[in-house]
Amino acid sequence: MSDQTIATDKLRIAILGGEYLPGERLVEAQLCERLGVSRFNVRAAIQELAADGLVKVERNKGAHVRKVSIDEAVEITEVRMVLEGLVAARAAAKVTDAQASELDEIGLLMRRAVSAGEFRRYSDLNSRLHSLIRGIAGHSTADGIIETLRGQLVRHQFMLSLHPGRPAISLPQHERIIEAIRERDPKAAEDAMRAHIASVIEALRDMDAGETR
Amino acid sequence: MSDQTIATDKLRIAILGGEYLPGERLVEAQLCERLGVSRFNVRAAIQELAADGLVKVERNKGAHVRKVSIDEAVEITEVRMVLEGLVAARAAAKVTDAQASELDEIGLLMRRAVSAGEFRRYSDLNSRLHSLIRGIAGHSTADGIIETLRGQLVRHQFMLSLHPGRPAISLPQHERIIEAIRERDPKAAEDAMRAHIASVIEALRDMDAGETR
DNA sequence: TGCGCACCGATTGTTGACAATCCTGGCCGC
DNA sequence: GCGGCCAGGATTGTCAACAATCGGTGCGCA
Repeated sequence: MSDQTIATDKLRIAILGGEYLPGERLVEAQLCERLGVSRFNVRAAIQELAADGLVKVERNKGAHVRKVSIDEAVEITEVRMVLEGLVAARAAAKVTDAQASELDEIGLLMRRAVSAGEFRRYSDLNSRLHSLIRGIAGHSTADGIIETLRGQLVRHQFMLSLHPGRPAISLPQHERIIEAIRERDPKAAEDAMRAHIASVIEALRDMDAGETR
Repeated sequence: MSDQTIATDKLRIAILGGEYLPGERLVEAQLCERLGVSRFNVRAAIQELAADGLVKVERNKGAHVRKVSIDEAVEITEVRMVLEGLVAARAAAKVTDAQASELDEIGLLMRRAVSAGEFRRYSDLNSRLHSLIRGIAGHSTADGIIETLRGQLVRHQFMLSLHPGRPAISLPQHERIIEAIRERDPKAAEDAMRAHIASVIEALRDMDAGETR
């Protein structure tokens, strides 16, 4: 594995992990030490993450961790809404029996996690569910874009997942998605997924209103 | 304007213009001459276009013009379908009176172009219409992705636009989109846009069946 | 005191040379 | 004759030094 890959992965993880805050400047020389690679590789890593929308580079001014406003977060989530809707519809059209029971399994675990009040676990299951649906759909174009967008939202998503009361709202939505896919009803699956993510958007907006008050 | 920007733009135009065919290898040294810039800038340009999905780089093997299969073209267009649907809905929610008449104007010109058999002109108007709708919506996230995807499809889109009989099919679809936006009906606008692009997907598939026969 | 300007350290941009890797074509042994 | 193997050239990957640019700081002048 090349230094470049190492540097890119390390830097991506550091940013996603919150070790660099949004807006924070990324000085190449510092990153060389931090990542243990040459400046050449640091620059390559920055370029790659810029393509992913995680950092923003300004000519002659270096790179910053990209700061996504609430408005942008909403836009990004809107895009995710329609894309995951597409993916859900396609998953409903292609799902196998084995995959269907896998979905059910996750649904069951989610119910348990909510009633046990295990937020963190529920959040993990949430990721697993969405990821499994994307796997079933096998839509690599949509998949790639969704993954990129998810990266840009980690911070907001994270705050949202800790919001008390969210699981109670999203659990039935998830159940409806699972049901629609299991019944191989693409339209219902798309609608359910969009309704779910629309409610995420609402929560994002509310959260913002709460913070800026 | 920096050499890097110049190189990227020139190379992008050359690829989109078909001067480099899909699958063709891009040798850095050759591009230096062709573009009149240093290898450093050539590499930067290649990186940027790789992020746009126009070229694909393989480590130690250089860059090729990305070849998009019919299946990928369909996937990409599916994504465009839901994204442009989102954008159309938002445009319907935000359109001003002035913009509404601009839409109407394009609709009129389209009808004229079709009845006069001016395919090329119709194709241009098509771009203008979609572009205007995106402008009205002002959804920069969706906009950027759509633009990127369009780039990956130029070849297929181009072949499609020359397909005889396409304008007759797509004109009423465009009219319905315009009408829905003018009536400020987001859902109708989204549906109309999706129906339109769904028909493009069908045409793509047919075209493929025709070619590979 | 307040404003503008020139300098300087810090940081990024660029270059040319060199190292690593891959692909081709010809040679050797079987 | 054929398969594998080993140069050698072509191409890409990497580096360290150098150039250009930015931002701040302190000086001079009104």
